[in-house]
Amino acid sequence: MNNKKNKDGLTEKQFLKQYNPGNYKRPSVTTDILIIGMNEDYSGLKLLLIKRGNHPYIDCWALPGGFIEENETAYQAAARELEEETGLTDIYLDQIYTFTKPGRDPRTWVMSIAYLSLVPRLREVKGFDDAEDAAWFDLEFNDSSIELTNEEKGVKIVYSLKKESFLNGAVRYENYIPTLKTEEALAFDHVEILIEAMKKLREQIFYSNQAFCLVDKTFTLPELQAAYEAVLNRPLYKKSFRDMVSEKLVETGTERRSNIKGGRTSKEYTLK
Amino acid sequence: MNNKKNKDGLTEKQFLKQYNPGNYKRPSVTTDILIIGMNEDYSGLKLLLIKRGNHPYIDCWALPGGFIEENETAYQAAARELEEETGLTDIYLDQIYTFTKPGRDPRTWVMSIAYLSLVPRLREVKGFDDAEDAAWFDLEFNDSSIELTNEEKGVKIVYSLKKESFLNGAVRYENYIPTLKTEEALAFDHVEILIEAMKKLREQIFYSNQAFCLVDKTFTLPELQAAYEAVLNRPLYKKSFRDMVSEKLVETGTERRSNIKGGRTSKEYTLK
DNA sequence: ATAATAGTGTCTATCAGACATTATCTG
DNA sequence: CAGATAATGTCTGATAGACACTATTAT
Repeated sequence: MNNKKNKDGLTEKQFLKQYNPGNYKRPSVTTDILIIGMNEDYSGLKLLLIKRGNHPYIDCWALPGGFIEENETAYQAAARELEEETGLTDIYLDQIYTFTKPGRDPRTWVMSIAYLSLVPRLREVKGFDDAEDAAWFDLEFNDSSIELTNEEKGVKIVYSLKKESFLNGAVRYENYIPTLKTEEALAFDHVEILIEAMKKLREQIFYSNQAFCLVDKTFTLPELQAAYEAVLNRPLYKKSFRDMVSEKLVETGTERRSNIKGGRTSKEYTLK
Repeated sequence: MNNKKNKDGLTEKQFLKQYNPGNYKRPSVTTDILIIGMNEDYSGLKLLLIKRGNHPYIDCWALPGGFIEENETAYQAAARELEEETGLTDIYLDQIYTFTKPGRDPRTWVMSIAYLSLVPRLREVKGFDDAEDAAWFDLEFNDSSIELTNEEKGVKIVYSLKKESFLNGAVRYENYIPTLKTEEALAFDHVEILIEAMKKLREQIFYSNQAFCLVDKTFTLPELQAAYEAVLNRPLYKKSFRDMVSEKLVETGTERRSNIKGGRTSKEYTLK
């Protein structure tokens, strides 16, 4: 606190007392959270979606999320949401991007701060207040399409993608433009959030330890490699991969199977 | 639009008509923008700051910024701000991070979406509504301190930095904790925004063309290398640097001096 | 034994780091 | 010419890509 006076002759204390915050129109701000994990046999990624129980986008599948409260950070709101959905705490959770396009929510002016969470293994999803349902969807993301599938519920959501590049100053961006191909769709602009998160994840995976968040605390190298490959959606050479991660690993001493079928057992590791 | 009815028997149209958005408390949302450019002799970076003319943080230097309006995106708000300050349009402008800590603004609940802009060369800064003053500051950012200096105005703002690492799931982050060392300080949490932006810029500079935003449309290789070195705050080997950028360049055919002092003239290039 | 998977060896091309040398300009 | 800067040459060590080979397990 200082005692300088402003043009109206008010100190900071006086100014704050008379300050009227009600002059500007304010947006609602929510967090939307992408909860991503490996599927049962480590052959691909899964995304947690909830089914909306009310307008707008009633009966559509959507990213879990909720309003940020006045006494919490966006991170805390996202962590709360994550725990409500999965029961998990102490999990990788990172801010991706903030979406602000006017009209993205037909109800009112709503901005959304998107978070990405990478969870180790699948868990049962809990019930949820506003949601009719919650379920893991198989996530296939490649250069030409996004496919979200839940066979149990008979739901398939497909967007075709078109790459488009545009300039930001001297920097050229590659962007994916989605076009809906199925009856079912994701609510709001949640496809765009998904695209942005997957782009960022792919850029960072080699320079971070994000892939380690997708496997258990102790893991085998075939499992870890599967996590990298699922994120990148392309195969990696075994030897190069192992050379790359080798200095991040510590052997646990035990061995176990990575695979249900035949073959040798794998050494177990933990992250150094 | 679909005609499904919700639990209360309302269609989407009816629901939206009766929807009352006023139940939640809403934050104000602003954009704060880091405008960064090279200094006169390409020996370092400069940051554009404005001097606050009112409480809170009266007479403190701060990042330019302003409230987002209902009919615009955060990007548009930042671009508007950038043009008001510098007169520049069609400039590199990218969302960095959204700051939401409760209490970061003593007036009321305010979130800030931070943007980074990289501008080619220094320009005169224009006047500004709420600001008493606006000026370019020399920016020195290294592992142990941040220094912002404007010799003309006799202003020096210094923070010492302490590296701290913390875990986010399996991912370890390196964070800088700032401690103020001078009378003068940056307003609000603007040091933290600056730190976040510089961290991101340094991570991305090698995998993007951001450095090209800091030089003119036609540039020499000594100038471009100086831009990389100013961002990274360390020297690069000339040959390796030139090999790295060579495939991004086109010669213009002309030559000119890069330096005020003696020495050979440099070839001019543009970005491919 | 055979199929399947885990793990290692080795060659190559690329590239950043490091340093040396040549080229061109000013005074 | 000397001093300064621009541009290029070359060696080295690290590493990703590519492929081949050995090791271990289930049936």
